[in-house]
Amino acid sequence: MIQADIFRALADPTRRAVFERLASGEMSVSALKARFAVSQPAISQHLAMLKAAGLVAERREGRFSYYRVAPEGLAPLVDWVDRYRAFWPERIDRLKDVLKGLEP
Amino acid sequence: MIQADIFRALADPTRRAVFERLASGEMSVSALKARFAVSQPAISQHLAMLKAAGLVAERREGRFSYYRVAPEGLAPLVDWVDRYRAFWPERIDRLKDVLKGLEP
DNA sequence: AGAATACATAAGCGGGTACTTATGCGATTC
DNA sequence: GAATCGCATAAGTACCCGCTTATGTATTCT
Repeated sequence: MIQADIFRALADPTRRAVFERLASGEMSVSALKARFAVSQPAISQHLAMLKAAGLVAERREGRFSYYRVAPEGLAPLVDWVDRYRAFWPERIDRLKDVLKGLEP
Repeated sequence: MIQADIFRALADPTRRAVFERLASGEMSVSALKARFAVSQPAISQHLAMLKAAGLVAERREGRFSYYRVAPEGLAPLVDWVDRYRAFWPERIDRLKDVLKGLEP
């Protein structure tokens, strides 16, 4: 919910990968677990942290828990990034082009 | 230099604050130290990590070391954020308006 | 009702992290 | 040249983090 929580939640590679995986669509915990080389509790813990940061939302259905990305949760991060993009737009965008292999 | 390093470098509140402080202009280590309630080695360690992540650059002048933001270092983060902004532009931007107290 | 499933929580462990004080090293000042 | 300054690095410490196994709690199946 706070900016600091968002940065910390996305700092861990596995947790960030979980978030990115959910970006492709809603998924149950067990379905997520099948995609990663960690235990089910580890997945649940990552999801709890992402949820606390406002980055994902949960939907219960019987004994299943379906998680999905909460796009609004990224707004504080988008906002933070935009502050610096506004400062140095040309330099950042130019490097982005380079990273994408584009020639000016 | 790698995306993971950037997220981790910005995850710590103090280190992120150091980066944000440098965004207002180049500054020596001692000048930075005066702004934070931590020791000089702590500042140097944060700067070393930000530098390793490509987020700041250093300029030596005599016994002074001046640090400044390296805007291109933010490109991978900007790129990551843009991927999700492209997914859900309206939802993110709408919340950003709400956060800024704007009415549609 | 009992077994099995889906998930969360508890407890514990090893490694990492952010800080401190102590020390080293080059540059400046006296 | 000796002392001082600006900064980096070393070493140590307390805490945090991500992971594991073990256990608990609903829900579903037979």
